[in-house]
Amino acid sequence: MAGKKGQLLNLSPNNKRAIQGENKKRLILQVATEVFAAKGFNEATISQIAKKANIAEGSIYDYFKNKEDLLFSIPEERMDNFLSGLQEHLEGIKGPLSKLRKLIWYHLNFYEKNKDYVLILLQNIQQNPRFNSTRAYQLIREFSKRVVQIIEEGKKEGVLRTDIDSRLLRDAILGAIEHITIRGSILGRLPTLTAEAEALYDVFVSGIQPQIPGERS
Amino acid sequence: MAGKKGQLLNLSPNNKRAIQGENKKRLILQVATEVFAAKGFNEATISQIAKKANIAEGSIYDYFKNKEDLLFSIPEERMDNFLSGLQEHLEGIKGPLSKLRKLIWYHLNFYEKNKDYVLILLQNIQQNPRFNSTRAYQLIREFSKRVVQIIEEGKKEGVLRTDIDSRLLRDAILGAIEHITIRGSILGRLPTLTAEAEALYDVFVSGIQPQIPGERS
Amino acid sequence: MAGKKGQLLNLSPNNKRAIQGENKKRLILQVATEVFAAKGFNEATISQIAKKANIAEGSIYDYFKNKEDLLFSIPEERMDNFLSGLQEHLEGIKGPLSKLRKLIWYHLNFYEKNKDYVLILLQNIQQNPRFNSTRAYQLIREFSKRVVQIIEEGKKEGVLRTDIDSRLLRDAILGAIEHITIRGSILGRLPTLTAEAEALYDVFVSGIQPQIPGERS
Amino acid sequence: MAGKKGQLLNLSPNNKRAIQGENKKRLILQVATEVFAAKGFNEATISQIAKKANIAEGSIYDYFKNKEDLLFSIPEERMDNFLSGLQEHLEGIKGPLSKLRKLIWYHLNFYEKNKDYVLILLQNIQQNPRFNSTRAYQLIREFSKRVVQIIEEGKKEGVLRTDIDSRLLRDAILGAIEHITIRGSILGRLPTLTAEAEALYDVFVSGIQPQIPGERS
DNA sequence: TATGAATGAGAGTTCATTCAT
DNA sequence: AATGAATGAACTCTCATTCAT
Repeated sequence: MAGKKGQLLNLSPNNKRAIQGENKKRLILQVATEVFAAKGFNEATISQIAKKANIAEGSIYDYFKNKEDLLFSIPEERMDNFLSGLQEHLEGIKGPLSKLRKLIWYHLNFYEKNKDYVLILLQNIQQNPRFNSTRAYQLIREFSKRVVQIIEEGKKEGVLRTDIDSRLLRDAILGAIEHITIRGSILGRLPTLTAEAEALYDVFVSGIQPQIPGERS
Repeated sequence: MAGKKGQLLNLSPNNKRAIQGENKKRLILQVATEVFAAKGFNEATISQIAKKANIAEGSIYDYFKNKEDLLFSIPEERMDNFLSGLQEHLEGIKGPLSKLRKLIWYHLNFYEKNKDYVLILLQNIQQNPRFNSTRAYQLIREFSKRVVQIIEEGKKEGVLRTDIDSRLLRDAILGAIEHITIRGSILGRLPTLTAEAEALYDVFVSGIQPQIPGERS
Repeated sequence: MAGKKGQLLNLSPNNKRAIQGENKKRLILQVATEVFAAKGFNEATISQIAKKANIAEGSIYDYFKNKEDLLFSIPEERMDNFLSGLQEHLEGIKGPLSKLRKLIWYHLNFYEKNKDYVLILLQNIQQNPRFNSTRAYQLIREFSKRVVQIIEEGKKEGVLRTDIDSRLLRDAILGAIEHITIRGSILGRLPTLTAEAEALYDVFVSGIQPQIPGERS
Repeated sequence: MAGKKGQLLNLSPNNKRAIQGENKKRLILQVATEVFAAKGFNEATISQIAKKANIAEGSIYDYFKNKEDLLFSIPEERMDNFLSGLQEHLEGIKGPLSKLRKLIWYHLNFYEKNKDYVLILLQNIQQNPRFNSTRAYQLIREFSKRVVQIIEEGKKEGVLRTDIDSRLLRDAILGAIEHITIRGSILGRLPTLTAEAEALYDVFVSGIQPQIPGERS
């Protein structure tokens, strides 16, 4: 979880054969994520990834069908984590607004901790039409639906305006989050991405007009 | 081999060439925009563009240094148009909120009319680090500053909350716009992109909570 | 026709641009034939062919879709020549037996003059299942039918036994020719391939038993 | 991971291994023959063979030096069988013509029963120049000489024409046989390969001209 | 200016072979 | 003897770019 690079822990003398199976696959995915994020999918080469992972080029093809499969495999696990993490965080929270607040915070927080991944997802993966036949894509759609769901709960319970199209609102929220993240990632300034969560939530909930004193809690 | 096409119409020679020069450049840019949008920068080839523009591959290099230069030249004129058009539309409008409303409408409207361009801008250009040394990039930053400016006018005039970070707000608004546009473009459903402008403005201005009756105009 | 290698005759100074279009395609086919014959299709590389033809590897792909297309293009012209040549040689010949004699001679003669091509045809092309969808394959089948035709003419005219299956006979004759050619090519001893034509014809026509004196013409 | 297959049956350990060695080699050869025949030598992969034989890729290299050695090992045993079988069948047969008849029948019969092998022999092995340094190649030459021998016996005994070159005749006969076999194998129609033996023998012995009634036995 | 044939570096990918276990 | 993950050389093919015409 916390560990940065040094995942290679207790290796036997010849470490070439020590990292195996699922671990090696993970290593490749990790390195590929870094390289793709740094150079972009097209500019990155298999040979660079292999070199950085300290393995042979051919080995990558033992775990992934081809370069694109490697790319599309990156979101697989991350999306699982993202969704199950979201589920956990929303558990026990009452009220659609509270859920929304949490969701914004969780989203920004996740992106902050997975900068490389987000960059790849937004810039290399989502725009690829073949991604749509992926399981990861389905998970993203699921998440998207979850947001709409929360919004509609809010409408039903009377804490959200019913005159706003749910999908528009969803797009606005997710778009804002993504834009903030990308700007942060590219420009290198996102020291406190998570810190912006509350502010962003506040913008959406209360609007940008000055509060009329004593009006809302 | 013998018969070319018959592009030579009855223009005085030098006039013709002078016009053709600029025209041809525009033609290339136009076709390149379509091809890049349809296939993505990397998958598109110079040869495809040349064929679609009915010119020789080599001719492209008479007008553009290389493929990337061709890509980066696309926003040049568009951004000029975008900014001057915005200027015009904002002229005579009083009040930062009205300006913001107009800006959101203008932005979505422009994107709606320039789908190909937007796709390229968001997916192929902005993520390229070398784009940052471009004049077009400067224009985008200028626009970005203009948005912040309007926001800060609003704060000064007391029609916008002062407790919201201006850049955060800007990112939220632009992010929402972009997300709505991209979703529309990729998913093919954007029949009334402009129609969403008012709704989006409303979300930001009034927030998503139900209005307390009779409170605001 | 007679010319061996030095087909590059009156070239302008920069010969790189001098061989053009159909000529270059022919050059590549010629060189490819030599290289494929010498090393076999799989062992031969595009780079070897390019080097031997004094062109860039990429140029080969301007004229042929891929390596296999290059291989399958070899029989194209040769088969046309083979068939039209056969047609010419059979013209004016009366009697199926005389035609058969000519055919055997012509076949061996052609193979003798096209050793490289034959080697490739028999060892690399015909065994490739994808060759069957080729025009050249159709030409081969046509030739095959032509042989059967002659045989059946012979039966009708009473100069050939009617109790022999025509296709069996065809296979026997063509098989004999091919085997003689291949043995000659591979073992390097085929100084007088054509010279064997009459003997082979004689074997088939008269059989291998001693002639009873004064029996046939 | 934990559970292997259950190949360990109840054999006394050392017995089992001893038998397995030679058996395994045979298994590999058998499977390799099938795979090479189906896909061709170059298109076939060691991994495919290993998978089909239910062994590890590496195990193949315990029995064969490399892929080519595996290929060249295929004719080894088959040629031994072929030759000793031929010997048996020719035993007791009097007269070169009868021997020739038998030889043609035996050859076609063997090919019919060993289609896969023949395909490989004719299409992948014989054209490989390195095959010539093989023992199997020597066996083939021996067979070839045996045919010439029979032919020359025939000449000596006066039942074969002496004016036909023995090697030419041999090539014609073997070529016919091979062509018939290959056509049959590739085109998928060889229901009665052996049945054609007598007809083929007849073609060679009596020639293709109509018999003059009552002339020969 | 315009052309488009030619270039050639460089990419992804395959697979025979090795060798630690 | 048996394994199969790992290797890495070598291949085919693409395509941005050049330049003689």
